[in-house]
Amino acid sequence: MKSYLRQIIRQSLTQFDLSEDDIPEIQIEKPNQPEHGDSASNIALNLAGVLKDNPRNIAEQIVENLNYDERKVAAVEIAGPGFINFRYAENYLFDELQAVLDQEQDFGKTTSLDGQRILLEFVSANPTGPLTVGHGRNAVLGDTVARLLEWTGAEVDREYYFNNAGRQMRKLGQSVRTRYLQELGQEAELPEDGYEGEYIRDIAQALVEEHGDKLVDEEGITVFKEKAESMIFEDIQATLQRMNIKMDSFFNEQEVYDDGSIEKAVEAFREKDLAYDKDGATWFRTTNFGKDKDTVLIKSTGEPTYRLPDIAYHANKLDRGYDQCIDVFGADHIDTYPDVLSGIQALGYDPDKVDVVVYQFVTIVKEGKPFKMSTRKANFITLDELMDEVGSDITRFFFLMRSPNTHLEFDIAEAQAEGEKNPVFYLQYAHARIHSILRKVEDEYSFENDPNLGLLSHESESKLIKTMIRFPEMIQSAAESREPHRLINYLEDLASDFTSFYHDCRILGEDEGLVQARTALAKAVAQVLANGLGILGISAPEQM
RNA sequence: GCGCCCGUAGCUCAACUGGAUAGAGCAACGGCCUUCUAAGCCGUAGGUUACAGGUUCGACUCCUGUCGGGCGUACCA
Repeated sequence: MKSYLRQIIRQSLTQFDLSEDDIPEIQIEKPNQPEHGDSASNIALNLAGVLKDNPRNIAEQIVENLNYDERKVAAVEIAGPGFINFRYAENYLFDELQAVLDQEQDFGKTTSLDGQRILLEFVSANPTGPLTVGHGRNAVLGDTVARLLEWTGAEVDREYYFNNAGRQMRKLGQSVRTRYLQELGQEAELPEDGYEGEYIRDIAQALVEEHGDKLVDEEGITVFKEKAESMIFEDIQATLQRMNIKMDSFFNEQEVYDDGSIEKAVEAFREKDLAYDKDGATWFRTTNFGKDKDTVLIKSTGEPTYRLPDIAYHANKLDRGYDQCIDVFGADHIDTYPDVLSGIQALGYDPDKVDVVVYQFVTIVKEGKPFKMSTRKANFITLDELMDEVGSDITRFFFLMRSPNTHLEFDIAEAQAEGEKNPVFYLQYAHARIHSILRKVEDEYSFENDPNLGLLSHESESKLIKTMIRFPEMIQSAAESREPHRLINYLEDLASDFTSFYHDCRILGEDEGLVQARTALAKAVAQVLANGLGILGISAPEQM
């Protein structure tokens, strides 16, 4: 509908003798007040400056020349300072309802990103320990944005980037070795800043089972590190799977060292005078890109900082032919992002092809108190523990229900509450309730002809249909803004409109024609709820 | 100090990216189950959108400043 209205307005605007550049974007919005119609455009207000005329006059001229299909639009009014308000025709609602019924599990899909290949990088936790709730927000956000983009036509690959070579991993290996020796009754102490988590002992135990005491004299840490890495990755993948997340690829940072792209990048920077040596280190002129300070690319020890492989990695992604690369990361990494953009730009890539989703931190609230966490110190709550407490559906929902850009308070008590306090159940309950009705209808009736949707004339019915058919637009906007919480807000509206309908209009026991029409409506709503919950990665039970 | 993000009902958060009278949930108060799931519905109350200016037809949204909170600000990742 939005695009239809845009199109007829654009048609009408040809009367004004405006150049393309003078025409502002034609915005179509859903007014807050129902008496302002079903859709409204502020185009006349936006044109007032360009045309040097008062907005109401402009609106009148636009409406005068507006050719619209009466099967779609019932009325056009000018209101307030110059808004153009549209009322939908009843037939339009019925046509759209029919479309929902026809398209079923595909209703809501759009083609705006058809043919686009997108690489979405997320989670990307190094294999030093189990995933924590912080990674959880990352994982769920990334996966859901991927699903949204898929619904708008894109082909999305999910990639996990990791580093198994750095200082952290050495500490991990040393920590495992210590625990291994302790398991065998030997004196050993954790290194400074070693990992204290219980899972380190599990890894050590596995090594004892596998090798007995044969590793006691092992001076190097490679065996310990490798065992740790493989066990931790197994664990991470199991956790992700529990949340309905499946990565398409894992990219080891080591690759960009091995294939020489790191050296190549540095050389390219040097050629463009964007890199120089100072104090034994190699620096990147980030000041050329508007930063206060230059940044070290290679330390005086000869080891690159993480920025350099990061840049090479992004170049690698674009080399693989993706139209767009999206990274999901926490607010604590925000500073490196501009450097990566500068880096790939310097290498001749289009920085517009790289986009980020930044999310703020998660605070777990347990028994009314915030819970502070650190992976190394092991006083964290793992994602698995969180799911043990509240399950995967609620975990996903809570991570998604707020805008990524605000701090998230995850109240375990609220999440555990059955029903009343818990918003997840509200959506699932509406879905289950519809299926309960559908089961009863199936038992009691058998319809021979198509439903007469024209019988749906109750106010609650129209409202419900109007909300329902906004679904594709919602997906579109949630995907474009990479903000899944919009979809959640929408689904709550839809569920709420359905329950109002449920209370106002009975289905069973009415005239057979009405039973059939309302059943069709209910079925369509269930379909949209199921589609929406599916995008969120949350189950839509038919019975509760 | 500097940079990024945030400040909206008692609490947790929305507000379609500048639109018309700022909305939900929880908490509080009142009402609704002999008919499709009361995990629900209806109603009442709750606001100077942190504060002060500015931009314009119009500001929670943009700009400047102040206050408060978070995260960065390493030759750590």
